[in-house]
Amino acid sequence: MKTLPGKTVERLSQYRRALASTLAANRNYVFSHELAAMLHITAVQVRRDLMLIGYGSVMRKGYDVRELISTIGSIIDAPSGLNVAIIGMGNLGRAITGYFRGKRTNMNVVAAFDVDPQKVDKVVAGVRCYNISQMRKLREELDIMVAVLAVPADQAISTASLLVSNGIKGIMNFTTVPLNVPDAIYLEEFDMITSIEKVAYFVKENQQPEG
Amino acid sequence: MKTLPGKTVERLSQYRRALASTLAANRNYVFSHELAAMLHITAVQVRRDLMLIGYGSVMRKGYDVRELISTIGSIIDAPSGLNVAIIGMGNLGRAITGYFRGKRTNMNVVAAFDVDPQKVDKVVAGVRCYNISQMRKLREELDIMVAVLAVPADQAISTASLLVSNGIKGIMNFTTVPLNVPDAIYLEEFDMITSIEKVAYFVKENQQPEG
DNA sequence: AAAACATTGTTAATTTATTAACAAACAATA
DNA sequence: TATTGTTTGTTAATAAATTAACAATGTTTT
Repeated sequence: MKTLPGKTVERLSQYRRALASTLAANRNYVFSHELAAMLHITAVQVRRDLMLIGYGSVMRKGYDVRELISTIGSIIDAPSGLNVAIIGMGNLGRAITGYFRGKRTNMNVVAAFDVDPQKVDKVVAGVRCYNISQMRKLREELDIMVAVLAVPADQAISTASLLVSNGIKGIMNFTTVPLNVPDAIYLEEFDMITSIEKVAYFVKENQQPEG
Repeated sequence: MKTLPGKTVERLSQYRRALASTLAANRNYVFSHELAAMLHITAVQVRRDLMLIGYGSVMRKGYDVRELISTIGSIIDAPSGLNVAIIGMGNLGRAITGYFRGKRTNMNVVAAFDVDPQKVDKVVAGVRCYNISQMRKLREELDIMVAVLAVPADQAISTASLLVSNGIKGIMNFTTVPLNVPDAIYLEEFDMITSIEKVAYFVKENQQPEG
């Protein structure tokens, strides 16, 4: 299958979670407009996304929830699960680690890393924290593919290059520092300050309409 | 001025921060390609964004850093600053609060809220935590416009409607629950699990090229 | 069983975002 | 002072994402 648009991948992840709650509510079928309502998007968008993954509904009375969950899994999940490490066990690192707990995903948080001896060897939400100096060894041993970067801004760049040189394949960057990585490494960035400033801007614009 | 595209607003926020560090490095002018390099985007993108905010460089030897910082401010900032509250003082709430410390932004985190008596009245990174029951009173008193929602998933919807009914104008939603708010309220959502799953997907795709 | 309705899958149209192309405005150099 | 080189601002082209339109398929109602 051709690689999907990023936006579609994001929505597939969200469809799957919405479908899980649908199932928990004892519904076995959903219509595109119901799924759309749960995510507050349009039904066309849903149908288009499902078209892209080639999912054909068997009946005309909605999608089979279980089947769709598993189809989405077969598209977006790595066949044998995918191991993730959290880099930086400050508040953000711990928050992210906690998010995974209980969530049914194909990803496993197998390790956390920090430089602070106070944090090393502690276990948070079932995840053990190692000294960052053990990265190389553990990256390989635990087959860690993706790193979630949650270190202080001034350590972002050096830590990122450590990740790269140790064979990480994808980085989710939560620092406010834009990173530069080789093309072969997939990089996704999220900047909290920027996104809150964006909210502030549009609030301001709404307040002074046509101002 | 016409309302800017969301993507442009995001970049303006990042230009400003990059410019601040440029200034700290004693550079008074920057070229579009330099600014672009800092954010790892193209120079055309930079020039286009600046065109949209109507910023004309005085000289042909780059943009005046100070002037550009203040121009960006005049566009994206609210004239008299904008007050923000963090809702939910768990790990994520504390992380976000910490992010603001020291950052030069036009936004002030003026309060945090939680239901946990253990957290109420504590001060984190200079921000005091109040009981959520005081929302109505403090929302008004402190003129809080934007809320950053960082509560557990099962409290997301009820807390959001509390925010709405108390007069909040913008919400940055960090829970994994899609929210439904009136049109007049600006809503931005960020789902950590989804974005990490996205990284995982593209890593997988890169691993098995044309697979 | 015919008519009316609901839902899907897909193509086409539209909108939004990015990238390319290039004339104009200097500055530096010969 | 002419020539060469840089950088900008903007228009045009391309690409990506969303939305609209609608035929096809089946279900429900009369």
